[in-house]
Amino acid sequence: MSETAALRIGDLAALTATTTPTIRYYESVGLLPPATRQAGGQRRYGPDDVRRLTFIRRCRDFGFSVEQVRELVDLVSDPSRDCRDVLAIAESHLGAVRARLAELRALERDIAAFAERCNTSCAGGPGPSCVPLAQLAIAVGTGGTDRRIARRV
Amino acid sequence: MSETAALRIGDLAALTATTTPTIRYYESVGLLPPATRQAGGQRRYGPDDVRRLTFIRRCRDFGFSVEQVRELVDLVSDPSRDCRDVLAIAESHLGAVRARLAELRALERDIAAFAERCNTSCAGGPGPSCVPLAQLAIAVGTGGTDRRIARRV
DNA sequence: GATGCACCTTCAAGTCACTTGAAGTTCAAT
DNA sequence: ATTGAACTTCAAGTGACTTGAAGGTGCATC
Repeated sequence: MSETAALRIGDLAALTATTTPTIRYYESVGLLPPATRQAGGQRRYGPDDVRRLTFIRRCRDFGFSVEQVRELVDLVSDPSRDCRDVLAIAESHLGAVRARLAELRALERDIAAFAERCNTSCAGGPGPSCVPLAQLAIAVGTGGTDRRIARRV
Repeated sequence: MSETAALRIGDLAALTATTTPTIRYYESVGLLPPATRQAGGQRRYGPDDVRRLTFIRRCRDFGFSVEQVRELVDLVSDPSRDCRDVLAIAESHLGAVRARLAELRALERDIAAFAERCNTSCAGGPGPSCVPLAQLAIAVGTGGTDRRIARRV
């Protein structure tokens, strides 16, 4: 698409701080268009590709899922669509980030308290006599109203 | 193991805010011991199982990986092991949580700024004319020193 | 005692966003 | 011409489950 299509996949990866498997993966799931190929079949890239992948990576850095990024990419290249859609996606995302932030802060508080108790009440005893650890298993009762699993901390 | 082994898997799931597939999954990966079975082959559980699963879930809530939880479970049931190991795991984990927290705060800041720009500079235009969106693709240059992908916000 | 139905069983495959590995091909430089 | 890095494809692995198919069990009611 561009006049200079001189970059190898490794160059593109270096320029955009991705890896070559990731680039191929993005192409395979349609986030990147099929690359132009050289005679021997190797992918070659130009400035347009750098821009597009940079955009994608930045969106991923923003925490958008690949699916959301696909939507954003479609949005930004379709003249008939409204920019307010972008704002809507961003704002819904901001809400998710803030919710996650609150969870993570609670997690930090809890685990710091745990470590503190662990430090003061049972430094050095055998495992089963660890009081804070044993306490983790108490106080079931409620039936678990506030599910909050912190995945991939 | 316990005198009363009257709970069905669904009851255990409700008591510990898990799901039945998750319980079977935990059993399959060795986090839970093989359940005692009734005549027809259905799993039956007692208070010990409630305690153990509660412990496991709480650890997961704390953000420990299943592998770490396995270590913790081993730790808490092995009299010969030292409680300080628990503390070490917890503290290394606390570090990870705090690092993640910093990332997430940066993400919140960035995305809020993005939404704000989006709001002020291009409310309502077509997608490709969205200036903030276009700006995401600029300023590559550096080669990406600070990789930070926010997975699963 | 039959019926209904919620709940259970196993196993396989799907999810997400890649990463890792194997086995072979191509490019650029010497 | 030869080396060796970088490329190619495809398949499988990761974590922590979730979802689906196809069928069996437990218990209360009629």
